[in-house]
Amino acid sequence: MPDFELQNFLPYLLNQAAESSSMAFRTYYRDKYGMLRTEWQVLFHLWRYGDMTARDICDRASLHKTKVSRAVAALEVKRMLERREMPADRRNEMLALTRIGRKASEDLSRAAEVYNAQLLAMFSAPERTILHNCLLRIADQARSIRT
Amino acid sequence: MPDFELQNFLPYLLNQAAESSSMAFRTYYRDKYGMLRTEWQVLFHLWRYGDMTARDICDRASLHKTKVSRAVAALEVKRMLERREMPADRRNEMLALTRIGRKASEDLSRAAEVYNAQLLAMFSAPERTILHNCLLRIADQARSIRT
DNA sequence: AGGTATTAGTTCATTTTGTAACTAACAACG
DNA sequence: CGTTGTTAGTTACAAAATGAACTAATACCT
Repeated sequence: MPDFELQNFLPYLLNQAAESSSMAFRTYYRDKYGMLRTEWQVLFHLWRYGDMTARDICDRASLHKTKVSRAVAALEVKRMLERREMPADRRNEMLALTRIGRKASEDLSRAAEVYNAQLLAMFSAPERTILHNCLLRIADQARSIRT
Repeated sequence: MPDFELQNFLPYLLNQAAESSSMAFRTYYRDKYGMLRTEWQVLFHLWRYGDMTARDICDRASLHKTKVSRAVAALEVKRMLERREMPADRRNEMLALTRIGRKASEDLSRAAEVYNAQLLAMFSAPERTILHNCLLRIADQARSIRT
């Protein structure tokens, strides 16, 4: 009846692109470190932005606290981070990378950067700019649209 | 150490955008019809492109056969589609929407179109073109990049 | 102080997904 | 025919994601 194609439905297209582009890198951190996506994200945050609490990570990465909680637990088992009690407020714990965690972070971040460069090589400079821009806008504005 | 930001990592950004943009519409088909994403995709395919087998849907939507199998079973329970045996080759069954399925498809597709228009309203015409283009390229080329 | 509300974080039950093994029907080739 | 291979689709089991209810510590308010 209408001319509405799935290919034109932005959420669908974004999901396809997201899945497709995540795959190769996911294989990397999964096979090499047995990590899940949230774990890699938490690790990266600590490495890139320094020690912080789980709460901080929730905010910065817009991840739900249960996700972060589980990722932290998993990374602790892998001896990649440790928790430090904060006497000032014993509810929150400062998270800090161990040497092992730092090494893994460095390796993964380097790999991510290389992989990212390969992806971006598909586009011209102006395309890259616009793409980046549009995605940022979608990421933080789409939430406010109602059906 | 480096200036590599998570915001610049394309897979991350794509995931954020995909999740953010999928949310509102997902709520719609979940709350109103108790559907999962794959179910809505299957439904849409049948509605938009006519009766076909599960196999056809797998190919067209690049979905794994188990996902489609489960979605078809769920849609059958909801009385939105029915299976028709093909005497020519009794391995495959033609899937066809019921009246209920057609009504739901129409409603969902209309909602999807409206929602899509709202999303796209964030961008200028040239931005839309480039965004669409880039996403399509990522969706079908990223797979071939190795880490 | 004492009751109520918040906040950080965890746990548990359920849903969803992914993977591999399975059945059933057909094809192809000697 | 009959054995081997292939295709459509399902099922069974493990891995992962989700959400609500929970604990513990602190803040707030009168």
